[in-house]
Amino acid sequence: MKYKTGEETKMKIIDSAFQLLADKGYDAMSIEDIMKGAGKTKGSFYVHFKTKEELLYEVIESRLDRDFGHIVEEIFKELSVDTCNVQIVLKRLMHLVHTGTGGADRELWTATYYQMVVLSKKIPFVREWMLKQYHAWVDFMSKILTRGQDLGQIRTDIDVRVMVNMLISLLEGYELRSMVDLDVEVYEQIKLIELFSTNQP
Amino acid sequence: MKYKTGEETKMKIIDSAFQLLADKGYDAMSIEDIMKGAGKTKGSFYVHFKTKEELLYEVIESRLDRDFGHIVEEIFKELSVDTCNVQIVLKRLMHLVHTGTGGADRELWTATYYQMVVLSKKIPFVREWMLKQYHAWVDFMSKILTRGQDLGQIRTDIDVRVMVNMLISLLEGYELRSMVDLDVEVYEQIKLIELFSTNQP
Amino acid sequence: MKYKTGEETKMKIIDSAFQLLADKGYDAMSIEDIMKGAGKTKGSFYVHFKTKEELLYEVIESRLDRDFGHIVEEIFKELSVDTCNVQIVLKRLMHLVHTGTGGADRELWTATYYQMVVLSKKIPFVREWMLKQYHAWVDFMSKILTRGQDLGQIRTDIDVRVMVNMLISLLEGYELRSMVDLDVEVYEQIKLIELFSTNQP
Amino acid sequence: MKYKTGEETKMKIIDSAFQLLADKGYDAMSIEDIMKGAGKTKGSFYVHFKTKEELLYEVIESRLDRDFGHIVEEIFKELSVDTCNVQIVLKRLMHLVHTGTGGADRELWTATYYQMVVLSKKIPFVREWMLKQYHAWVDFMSKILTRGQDLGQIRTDIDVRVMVNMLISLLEGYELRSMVDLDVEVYEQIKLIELFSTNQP
DNA sequence: CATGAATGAGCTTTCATTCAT
DNA sequence: TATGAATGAAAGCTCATTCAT
Repeated sequence: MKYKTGEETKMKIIDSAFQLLADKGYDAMSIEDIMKGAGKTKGSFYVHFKTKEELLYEVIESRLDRDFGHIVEEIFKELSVDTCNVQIVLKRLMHLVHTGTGGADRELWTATYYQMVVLSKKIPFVREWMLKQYHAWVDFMSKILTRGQDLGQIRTDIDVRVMVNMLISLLEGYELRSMVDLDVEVYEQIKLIELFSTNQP
Repeated sequence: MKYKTGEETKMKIIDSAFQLLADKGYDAMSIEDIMKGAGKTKGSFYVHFKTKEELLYEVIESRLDRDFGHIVEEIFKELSVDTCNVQIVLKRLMHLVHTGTGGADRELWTATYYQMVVLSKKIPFVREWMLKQYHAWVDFMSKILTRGQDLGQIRTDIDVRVMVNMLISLLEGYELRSMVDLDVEVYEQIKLIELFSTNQP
Repeated sequence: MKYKTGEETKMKIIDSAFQLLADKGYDAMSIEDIMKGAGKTKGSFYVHFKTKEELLYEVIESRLDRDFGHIVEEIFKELSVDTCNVQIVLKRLMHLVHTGTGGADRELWTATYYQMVVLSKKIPFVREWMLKQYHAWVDFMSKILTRGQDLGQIRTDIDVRVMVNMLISLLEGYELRSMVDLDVEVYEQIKLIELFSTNQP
Repeated sequence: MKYKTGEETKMKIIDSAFQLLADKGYDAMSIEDIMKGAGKTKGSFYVHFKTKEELLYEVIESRLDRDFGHIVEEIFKELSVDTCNVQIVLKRLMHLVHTGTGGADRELWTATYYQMVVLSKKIPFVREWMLKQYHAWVDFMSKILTRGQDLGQIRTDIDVRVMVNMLISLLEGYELRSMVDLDVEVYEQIKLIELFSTNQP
């Protein structure tokens, strides 16, 4: 079939762009590359997107946002149980981040993420999205830690905001490093969770 | 003056490139941009460098390597004193990283650093430099923490390697975040140092 | 009309390149020149060819190879007639070479040919094409002379291979010289054919 | 010694240029290449020559002209002997052309020669030199053949001018071919000399 | 005489984007 | 919707030439 529904092709383009964004970066991926990956030709790109930047915007919206949403949802479900162990929930969260939700493309996700950090200097809406994202993470993890304190499982002598920032930075720091150094052991971070817990081993 | 010594112009080019690398990234900075920043014309770039990549190499060598060397030197001096307080030394280290040595261009340094992470996927020698750099940091900090354990100031119930990795990742995570979110409070990380110390407040 | 079929434009580019190759040589003809000759802008060159070398390849394929094919075909037709006079066939062959088939662009053909000799030192496939071409000529002319011997019209006391090489070299030598000296009388070569014949005048 | 006499350096430059001209052609050889071959740096080229074309001019004058002069001189000496055998003199001439005088750089000579044919379309004085050279060859060989006719050793039923042109073209044709096809047997040409002789074997 | 820094024009090539079909 | 020819700007790089030292 030569003529597909717009949505179907659009999705293929976004998939292809996501892949290439991670692999080569925004500047280095050409429209032609993207469309080759989508099984269509260069010209028809502009049927679906006005510009290359608009595509980036939609990649962010439909791929990156979605993944975060899934994680939040899943974790909150676990957290709502009365007998939950916050330490275990946090470990599970880390696991989710490191493996991705669908599981398929975690490596892509990480690479893309750092491409975005770099892009945030050049493209304003990327920066805005990143900020929004950070704040969402801070909110999200604050809720988890506060719930932990309420349950008496998390220390109260350190400010929640500080603990949250530390956890997020540690998470990102390990991710960043794993991009370069494949031998790094990301699960070491669990130690920090333990240090924040009241019942230390 | 139209004619300067090679070394002088070369330095100007490296300065200009360092600035632009941080601002726009490797792909987005053009030779013409760089030379405009250096006050010379495009053609004369190739009097000093064979290719754009060679320039990148020299930027890394002369700018990034040097800064790390300075920090190491300074910290080791403090550490060799018999009555040194490792917790304070570590805090001072963090301060140095966050402000830079010359102090002038810390912000550039951080931005450049993340450009390099992204570049490491594309340019092999960048990846190699990053790895070398990571290992140098791990070695360096391991020595500090081990000295701290010897002096009875650092916990011995957590593996030194794990503590080191956590500290480095935290450092990088905060740096990364500060690129996007200027409000982030990098000195919060000190808390982790305290958690690693024996005499907790 | 701004938009033509690919094949049409491609042919125009090849024509223009063929002309310029003869006039200025491979290095001296720029893509911009070529496209100006084809009535298009520089950028669209790469819609039709991947590189400048690929264009050269196609010029050779579509222009030079074809002309030789035409000559061979025509001569063999004449040769198959039982009452053919090989001496006359050879003279006709020389005429064809010197005037070209289409007749239009013999001068271009010769000039291009010598450009190719020079290029053969730099571009491997050109050298390979030249060698192939030489061998094809030797084969072709060997057949003619052998037929002449069979018909008792060509001397048998000189090796066919030697006669062939002499004829080809003479042909090329005259062509070469006519590039510089327009007064040279190429038809003098007929004398050699007579010297190879049994019925000398 | 950093400072040499002008002539010495000039000669080195001409030598280097001659080599490169044969190897890569006029356009493809850069001033920097030439001067590297001469053991000096780019800038000092212009102490000795006003432009690249002037260098070409001097290469022609001092290298190509000279070699021809040597051959003429040597052959005339042999020819002046009363008992000379013109057929043998001609064979010796061919040998000289194919091996060069100094013997060292015949291959360079041939390659350069064809570079010149190509250049003659672009640079007027090259064309003029080539024409002058052709005429000198025609004159030179006419004298040889006429002497042969006087001695009763060369046929008189073919016009001297025609025989001369054929010999020269054959010579050039074989040279040209030997540039591409190293297996070609240049001494086959001797056959033509025999065909021009009265005492055929 | 020699050096090498500097220049500017020109090269091949890439690419986001437009548009007739 | 899809195609691919066309565009023009910009990229990295080369090179003949100039000139202060």
